[in-house]
Amino acid sequence: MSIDEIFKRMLKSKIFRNRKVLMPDYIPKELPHREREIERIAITLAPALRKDRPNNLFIYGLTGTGKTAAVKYVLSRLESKSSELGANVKSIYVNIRHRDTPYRILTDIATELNVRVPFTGLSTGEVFGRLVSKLKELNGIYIIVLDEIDFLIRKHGDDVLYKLTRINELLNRAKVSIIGITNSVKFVESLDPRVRSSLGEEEMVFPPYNAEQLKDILGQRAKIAFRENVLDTEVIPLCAALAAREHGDARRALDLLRVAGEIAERMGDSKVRKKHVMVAREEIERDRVGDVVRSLPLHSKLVLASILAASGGGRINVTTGEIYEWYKRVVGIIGIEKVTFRRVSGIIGELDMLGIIQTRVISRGRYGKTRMIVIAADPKTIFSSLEEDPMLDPVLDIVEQEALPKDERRRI
DNA sequence: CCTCCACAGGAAGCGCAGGAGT
DNA sequence: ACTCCTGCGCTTCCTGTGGAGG
Repeated sequence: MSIDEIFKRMLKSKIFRNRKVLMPDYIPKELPHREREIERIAITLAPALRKDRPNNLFIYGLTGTGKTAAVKYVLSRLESKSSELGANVKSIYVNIRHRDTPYRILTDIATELNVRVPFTGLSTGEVFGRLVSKLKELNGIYIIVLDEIDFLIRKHGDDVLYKLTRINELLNRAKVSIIGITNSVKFVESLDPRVRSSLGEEEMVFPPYNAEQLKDILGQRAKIAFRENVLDTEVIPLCAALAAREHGDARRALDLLRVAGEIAERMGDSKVRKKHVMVAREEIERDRVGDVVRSLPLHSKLVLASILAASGGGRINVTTGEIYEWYKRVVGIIGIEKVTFRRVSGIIGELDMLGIIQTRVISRGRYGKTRMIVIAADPKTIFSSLEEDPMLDPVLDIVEQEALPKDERRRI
C-alpha cells in the first residue's frame, strides 16, 4: 500500500465519523452519571461569580471516574458565564503526573499568568516570589487545578501545597482557590494536617462506574464517533464489561473502543467486532508495557531482566534476595558497577508501582521478612522491549534460557 | 513467650548533568 | 568563567517487623 493510499483511506474512513471524541482529553457536552458531582462542584465554585473566593476543593476517585472531565466541564462553563457577567475568573490546570516537581508546577502556573520563567536555573522560592508579585498586580479569582497531586506528595512532600494554600495571605485583590484531584485515597493520610484542612475545605468522592454506566458513556460517544451501523451489538457491552472489571475506568473503556475501531479499519473490515476488541486489549497492554520498559534506566532494566530469569519467565514467585543474587551475576557479565541492595529494593518497588510486577510483603517467620515478587505483565513483551537496548545483549541469552525453557510458546 | 532472620522502607546526603544569572 | 540552582540515581545508615522455631 502506498503512502498516498494510506492517507486516502484514512480520510474517508469507513468506520469513524469523528474519532476525536474517543480521545482521553476530549470533554463531552454531557457527562452521564456525574450529574450530582457536577452540581456540587458548581455550587462550590459559584461564589467566584460574586467575586468571592470559592472554597478549596479536594476530589478523590480512581482513574477514569470522570474527575478531571467534571472539573474541566464546570470550569469552562464558569469562565464563559463570568466573562458574560464581567467577573474576572481564570482557571489554571496543571497535570502533575507529567510535571511532577515543585519547580515545574510553579513554572506552569507562572506561565499561565504570563510570567516568563526559565525551565531551570532558578530556585523554587524565586519562582514562587515572581508568581506572588504577578498575582499582586492582578485582580480577580484564580482557580488552580492540581490534577493527580499524589505524584507530587509522594516524591517531594507537601511544601509547595502548603505555600499555595496560604498564598492568599500575601495578596490584596486577587484571590486564589485550589482544586486538588487525586487517584489515591490513601495519600491524604500522609498530608500535613494544616494542608489537609485548608485544601479540604470541601471534599468529594467520585465512585467508579459500573458496567451499565460505562455502557451509557460509550454509547453516547459512539453515536458521534462512529458511522452508523458499524458497531456490532456486542462491542459496547464487551468494552464496558472489560473496563468495569478494572475498577470501572471510563478512560480504559474508551481506549478499548477507539483502538478496536482502529484495528477494524486497519484490517479493512467494515464493522467493528468482538474480536477487534480482544486484539485492542492486547495491543493497549503491549504498548503500555513496552513504553514503560523502554524508558527505564539501565539498572532498572537489569533488575527486571534478573526478575525474568529468577522467576523462570514469571512462572514462580521470587524474593528480593534471590533477585539480588541474579542481579549481581548479570552485572558481572556486562562488567559494570553494581548498585546496593537497598537500591535494588527501591527499584523493585518502582517496578511494582509501574504495574510491571506485583509484590506482596510476607513473613517467613524464622526465615525472615521479604517481598514475594510476581511478573504482572506479559513476559514476552517485557523481554522484547528489553532486547531493544543493546547494553543488555550479553545477558539476555542467559535470561532467555532461564525464562523460556523447553516449550517456547507461553501464554498466560 | 521470646528470638532473631531477611528483609522493608525512612532519612540524609552525595556527585553529577543541565541550565541560569552575573 | 564562575556560582548557584534543581532533579536524578544512587549510597549509607538506620529503625521496624511478622511469625517459625526454639
